[in-house]
Amino acid sequence: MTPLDALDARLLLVLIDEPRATVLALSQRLGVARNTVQARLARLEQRGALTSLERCVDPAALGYPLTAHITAAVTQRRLAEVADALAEIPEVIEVHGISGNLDLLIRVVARDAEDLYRVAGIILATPGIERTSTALVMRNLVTHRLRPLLDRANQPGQPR
Amino acid sequence: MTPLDALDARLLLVLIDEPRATVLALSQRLGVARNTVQARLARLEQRGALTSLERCVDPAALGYPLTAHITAAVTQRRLAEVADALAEIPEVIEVHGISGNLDLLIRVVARDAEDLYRVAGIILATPGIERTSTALVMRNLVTHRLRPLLDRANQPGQPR
DNA sequence: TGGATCTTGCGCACTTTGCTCAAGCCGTAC
DNA sequence: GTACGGCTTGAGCAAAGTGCGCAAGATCCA
Repeated sequence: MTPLDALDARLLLVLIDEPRATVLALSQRLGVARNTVQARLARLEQRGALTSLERCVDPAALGYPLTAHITAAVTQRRLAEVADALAEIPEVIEVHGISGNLDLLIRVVARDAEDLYRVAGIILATPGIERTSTALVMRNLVTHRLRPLLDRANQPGQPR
Repeated sequence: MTPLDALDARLLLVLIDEPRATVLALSQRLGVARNTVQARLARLEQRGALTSLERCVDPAALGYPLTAHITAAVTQRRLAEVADALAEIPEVIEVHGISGNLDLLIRVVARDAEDLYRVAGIILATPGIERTSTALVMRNLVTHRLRPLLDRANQPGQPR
């Protein structure tokens, strides 16, 4: 799979700025033909550069203003089982298997402190989960962003 | 701010399923008038339920297939300064201030192991950062999802 | 009973889309 | 040199969708 080129990166940047922009508007903004933008968009989509819109939904708007990261150790051989169990919990929005011995990083959201406590309890009670450690997100210092990387993909110089 | 109602949730669900769907198609899918969908969409956007498209871009497609979570302790009173410094690093895509004494959770992406090592080095060298601990994401057990919560927002019963 | 809010169906001008086609550009391989 | 594939471009056209306004119900609440 060919990596993104500069035009792809520019396209994404403009798209991020104006998500509602029409293909026509994008092409004018980028200074390329409409057909080109259409082809690029199709290619981006087909190669999966744009994942589900699900990521854009703000949990806070759904009534879940609290986010927490729970790290957990799981007993050997039960990883798949645990992963399935976690997937059943709606408040669990992301689970990563991380380096370290069978460790999980679980991201959860909650309605309030009490709700979080409840969810954490469910997770800890899950068979196969050993210990957990909960870290509540107090503040967003840098909100999820990829713009700097996209900007860099535009620049001709410094490949690193 | 009024929370999302069932129709909003259904709208989001359909939208997630077919991001490219036109307003007309959405209205038919939901069984409501086109004007209603248009109004709802405008309201959702205006209330910020849909955040930047930036979150949908897959770092892997940009050439950064590796993700890692770095937890760091910062020295007192230098939190703002550290946050600014981290924001300058393109590979840093998210920073959370978490509970625990001045702890940060930093999410970074990298081109490869060596690149990650470099980035981790930069972060550790940042003035104000005390200790760091890097956890490489080996596997995605549950990819970011909000569907279960949206589904629940549809259901009449069980408020919890 | 009255008002605020939301939904609905309708209409219309205008824009955008989806698709096709031929032509041009460019780097690579032969 | 020359042929090839891949990408871009401009043009065109029918069909579809958008943006917007408006008046007529629905609810809901006080």
